[in-house]
Amino acid sequence: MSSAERVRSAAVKLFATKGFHGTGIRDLAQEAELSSATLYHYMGTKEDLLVEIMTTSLHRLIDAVAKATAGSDDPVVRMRTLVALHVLAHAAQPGETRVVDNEVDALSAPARARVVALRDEYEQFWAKAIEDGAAANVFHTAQPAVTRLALLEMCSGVARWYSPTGPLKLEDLATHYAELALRALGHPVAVRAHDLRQCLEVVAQVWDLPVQEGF
Amino acid sequence: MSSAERVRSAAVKLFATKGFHGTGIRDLAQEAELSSATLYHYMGTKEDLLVEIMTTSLHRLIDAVAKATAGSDDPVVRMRTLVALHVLAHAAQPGETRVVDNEVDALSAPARARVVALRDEYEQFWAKAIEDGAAANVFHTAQPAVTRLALLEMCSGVARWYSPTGPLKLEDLATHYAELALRALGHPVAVRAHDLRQCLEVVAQVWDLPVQEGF
Amino acid sequence: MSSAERVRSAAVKLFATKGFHGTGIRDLAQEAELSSATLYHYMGTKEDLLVEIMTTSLHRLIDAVAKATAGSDDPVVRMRTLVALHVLAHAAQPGETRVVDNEVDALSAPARARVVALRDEYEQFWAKAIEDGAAANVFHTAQPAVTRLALLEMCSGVARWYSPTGPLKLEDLATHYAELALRALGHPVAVRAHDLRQCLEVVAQVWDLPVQEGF
Amino acid sequence: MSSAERVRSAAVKLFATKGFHGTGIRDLAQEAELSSATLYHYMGTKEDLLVEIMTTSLHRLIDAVAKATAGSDDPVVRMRTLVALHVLAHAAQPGETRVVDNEVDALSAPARARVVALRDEYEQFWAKAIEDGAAANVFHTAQPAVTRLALLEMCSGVARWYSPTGPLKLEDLATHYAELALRALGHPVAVRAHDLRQCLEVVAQVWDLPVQEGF
DNA sequence: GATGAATGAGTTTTCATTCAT
DNA sequence: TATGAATGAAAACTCATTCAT
Repeated sequence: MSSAERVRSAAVKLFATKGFHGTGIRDLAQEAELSSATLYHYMGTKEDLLVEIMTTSLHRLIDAVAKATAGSDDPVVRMRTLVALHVLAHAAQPGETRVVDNEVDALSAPARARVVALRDEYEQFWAKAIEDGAAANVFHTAQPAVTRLALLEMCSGVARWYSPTGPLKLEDLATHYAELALRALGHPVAVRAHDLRQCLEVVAQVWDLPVQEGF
Repeated sequence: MSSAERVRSAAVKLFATKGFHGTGIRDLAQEAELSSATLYHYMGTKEDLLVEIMTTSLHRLIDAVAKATAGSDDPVVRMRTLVALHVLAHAAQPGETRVVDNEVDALSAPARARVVALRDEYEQFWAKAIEDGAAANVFHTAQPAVTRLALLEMCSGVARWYSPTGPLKLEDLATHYAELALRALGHPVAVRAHDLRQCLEVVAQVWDLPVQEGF
Repeated sequence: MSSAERVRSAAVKLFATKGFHGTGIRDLAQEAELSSATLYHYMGTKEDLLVEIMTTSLHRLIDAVAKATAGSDDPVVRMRTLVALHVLAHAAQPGETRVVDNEVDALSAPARARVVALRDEYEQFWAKAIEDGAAANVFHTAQPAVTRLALLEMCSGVARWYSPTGPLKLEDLATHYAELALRALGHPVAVRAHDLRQCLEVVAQVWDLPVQEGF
Repeated sequence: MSSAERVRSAAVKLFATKGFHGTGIRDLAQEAELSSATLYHYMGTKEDLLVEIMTTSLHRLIDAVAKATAGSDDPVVRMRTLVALHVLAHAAQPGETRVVDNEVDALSAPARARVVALRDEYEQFWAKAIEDGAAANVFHTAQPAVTRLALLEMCSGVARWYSPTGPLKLEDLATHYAELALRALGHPVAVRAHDLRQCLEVVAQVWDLPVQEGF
């Protein structure tokens, strides 16, 4: 792993576990096994590093859902895909996703605006799927916006506790959450692991992970 | 409001919005309209303040669910109650609850152990209700533990966005989430605001809020 | 013990063991079992308290040696008496004497000048006795001033380690030191406890201690 | 002089004159002509600095007496050497030695234990010499332990007042104290400067001082 | 690329002291 | 006599960052 990569992954790890404000430059240097002065060869300011992590993570999420939902008109299929991708991303990349989800407040106003715009762009995929499903009478929810937020939070939580070394396989995790979401949307159908195969592939591709069950 | 109260509410507000590490003693002093030295009349260390906020908040949650579920054997009713109380608490006290949910990592090891123990005690009410419902065949979930975590995260998210001045009334919010949760548990029944009246009362009592629709 | 006395004895104890700068107002308050605000009823500033302790201690020493050596022309007797008194005072009042010996540097310039003047006044008794003994050819020392300092330091050290509950009785301690001093001055004569009886009485009187072997 | 050396010598000077608690970080920075932040490049905490000063000083004393007394069986010669070395060290390095002698109470418990152990190791040389002399009937003292403490204090006092620019030469100082000590031990023999030549050399070597009369 | 040295501004916390009650 | 409340100044120490090498 190059020094640049070490810096980035140290930042992801520490920002995720200790928070942006809880992580010092010296912590980063120690984790990356570099001097703190050397850090500045690979990053701008500490905030630049945070922004970079957040934007690449969000861009990847957006890429992934764009790819995986392209060409699908069925809101149920799209919803299933969105949930699966979100959960897989949070389970496979808990560091980056926790940073995105928890450290928005640490950003300065202009950087925050850019990040929030990306997050909104991403959430639009969810909003659209829910709306379409409601219009098609396959989803039943009195408060589509509230439901969207509820489901997003539900899925994001995975990054807080999922362990790839635990008994639960990634595909079963994704399957389970997809089912929870569809049930909550009033469309209680069984989801099979097979339905989510494409999602695993997209995640592997976008995040450059080895294609295997547990990444 | 006394100085001691001002310190506490300043801490809740700032820890919730800027995070523990993102909040300086000077920020607290300014928000509480006291000198930073005076702050130390009313608190021990900054961490003591955080611990106090977390433990009282968790004790209240535990009190509330203990009160509201006492004497109810029906897992569906208990689950409905747990969800409603959780959502109401997070909507009515977004500051305290966000601090509890997000700042556990900021605690030193011994304090964290105590807080986590309280949180586990609280989550046991959820675990029990889900187990009982599954045993009684009214809930259907292949992964009860995962489902519990998913639902808890879903409900906690409310503290991030709910606004009491928005169009959504507290009782409708609680109703909606209760329905989402019961659906996700495979028990899709309608929930009426009337069913949750007691929850509103318990919340008002435990958090010492004015008894009215929007607190 | 009155509050005023508690303040003073707390200060003596803490200044002696932790030093003036190492002792905080709150430490004093705790030791005296008073609030820190109440302390200020009984003292001026912290430095005033230190000055008071030092000056009363030095005045007592001066009183004691003036009393005990009055009317004695024999330099050997006077020296024996000075050593015994110094050692007894340091053994019986280790707190006050350690403060006098160690905290002079903590005083502001004007206060230091006053304290040093008192100390010099006291040391004059020693200087005079040594000079007289040298003139009378009973003491033999090439460097009277150096010898005076050496003997003073030797005797002051008692306050650092003597314990009244240990095996060594006060009168034996004084006897031993008197002999060491006379030997060092080239006048090696035996000193008997009986010779120092008056010293014990003077010390008991000046420091208001119960007249008994161990005070 | 390097920055690191400037920090150390500033600390020795200020800890010796104002005490550990009486010396602030800003005082050290000013004396060392560095910013207070830069200080922390060269030291750990303020206490680490104190510990380092004390331990190196004690190690040097131990080295010096080990070297100078090696191969000497005569208790009188050893005692003479111990006194001379102690006095020379305190006269030539009054800063370090005063810190060792006066600031032990400023240490935290674990650091204090280590320092006291070193001091005890050093004092064993004195204890042994006195015991051996008493056994050989060349020293006469009823209380060997008390005598040891008395002589140590007597010699340490030199650091409080000796000035290398004054009229008293180092070798005369050492000679005088050696004589005082031997007299106090009941072995009143003349000591000649020539007897202590080796001591001056050892001190010059161990403390890395220029070999000349006044260092 | 990499780093030791350096620092101004910042951190949390404690200081001695005052004062209204 | 006694104290809780209050504070400006200072304490020790860390911060993110720069720069000469």
